[in-house]
Amino acid sequence: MKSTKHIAQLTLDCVIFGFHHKKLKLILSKLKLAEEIYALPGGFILQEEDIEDAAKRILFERTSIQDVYLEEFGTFGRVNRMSDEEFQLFSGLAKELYPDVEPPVNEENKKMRIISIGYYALVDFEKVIPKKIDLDESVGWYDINELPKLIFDHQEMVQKGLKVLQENLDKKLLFNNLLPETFTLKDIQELYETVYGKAFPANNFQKKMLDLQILERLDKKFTGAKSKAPYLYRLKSNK
Amino acid sequence: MKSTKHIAQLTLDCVIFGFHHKKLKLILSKLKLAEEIYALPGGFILQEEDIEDAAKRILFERTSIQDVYLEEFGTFGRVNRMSDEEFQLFSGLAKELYPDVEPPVNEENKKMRIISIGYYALVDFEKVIPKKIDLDESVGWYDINELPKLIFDHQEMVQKGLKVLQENLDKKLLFNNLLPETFTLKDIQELYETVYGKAFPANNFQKKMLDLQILERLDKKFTGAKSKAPYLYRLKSNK
DNA sequence: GCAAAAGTGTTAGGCTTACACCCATGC
DNA sequence: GCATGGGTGTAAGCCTAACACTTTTGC
Repeated sequence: MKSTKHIAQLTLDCVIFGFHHKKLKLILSKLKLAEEIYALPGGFILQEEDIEDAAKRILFERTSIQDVYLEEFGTFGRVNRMSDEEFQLFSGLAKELYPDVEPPVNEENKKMRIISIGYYALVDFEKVIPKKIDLDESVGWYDINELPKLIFDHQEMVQKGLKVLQENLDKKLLFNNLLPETFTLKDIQELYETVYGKAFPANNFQKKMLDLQILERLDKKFTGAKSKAPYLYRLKSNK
Repeated sequence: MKSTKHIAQLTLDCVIFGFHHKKLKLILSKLKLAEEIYALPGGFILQEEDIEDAAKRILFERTSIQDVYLEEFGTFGRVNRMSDEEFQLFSGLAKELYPDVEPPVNEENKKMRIISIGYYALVDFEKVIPKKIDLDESVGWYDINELPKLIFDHQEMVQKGLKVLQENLDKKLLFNNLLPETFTLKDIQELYETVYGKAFPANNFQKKMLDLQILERLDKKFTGAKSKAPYLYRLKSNK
């Protein structure tokens, strides 16, 4: 077989999470297609790059940022994850972008078989301005609870990604990845309440966070609100 | 691209766990190669089969059993997961078994790039007699703490599989998958002690298990030991 | 001073851990 | 009866949950 630039039947899609105004957001690309259909930022993997590097590259293409929390959450490889219609729509676009890639087409149903590896990324919403690539008509942030129509099984991927985020946010203490450099305890609390979909009593939540000994107290944050100013915190560096 | 029977650059490897005599075991295949080298049961994925079905098939090939607990634990796709030497050794064997598969070979280092999806399976050690396929010189159970030399990054896959098992055994209550139909509380305890590598006080462990309300008490197990006979249990069916 | 929100302190309850004890079994 | 391991009961301690209260801020 001749050596191709990309791996023919393997793609990688990123669920890029951001947190803004008490809402969980993710980056979607509106594809350059006749129909209005959206997709997770993704792409084929290069023959010469590690999977993890492919995730970093794909993330960088759409966000221009690096050094981000990234984690794999599963592979998605159902034979019928791509409908006939979607194949028709998508294959033209894929050929344009990846002329070297010619995934085998099933003789019976004329469908491509592509397996996708799912990664999720946690980014600081404020720092990221979604960026278009050739594939995209537009790219932007979307509320996870108000997603437009997604291609293939990307809806499933979002659900699985969210599930894994829920499992890991507290266990691995990932909150700082979704917040700015400095934040209040209330910010963390609201992030938790959004991700877990329930309220946390403020006093106990604060105690729990402070008892972890991973936060460094900084100056107070004066917002002009007619109430006590909360302290700002950042993650202790010696970790 | 012509349609091939298997996906060219994607394999699936299974870490098949069994529990026997207080030891955690897994099935390895001794490959038909000049060098003595072992591998996880695995293989290429068919174009026409779902990933999950591929895992079931590969598991069935080596164990002749079905309806087994199976779960994905990650993808393994470093560019250099296959050494030059391993490529030389393995490619002949692969060509024989999978004549349709011709993974692209890198022009510089002449290496194949293959990504593997890792699944782990939990089986009843007593019910499984490992079975050879063409690829194997032999297949058998090996103590996870005394593994022979494994090919590629299979050692890493075993470690990751074990890590995920440790995370899930208690959380998802998977113990029954590694034990016979009926078992004593002591059996569960010993399984936990093996997987987690530490002792659990018997009385508290029993209480915890019984409080879960998922076990059905059966008759006592008379072994001839000169001590009180323990009760046998099985998982409640209404679950 | 007052309302709003931040932050602290104290107590209650539940779950896990530790210790003590009783029970069945075979010799 | 006695040693052995199974099984049960009870108390201590820790972590979380719930409630009360104080502090700071802008008007």
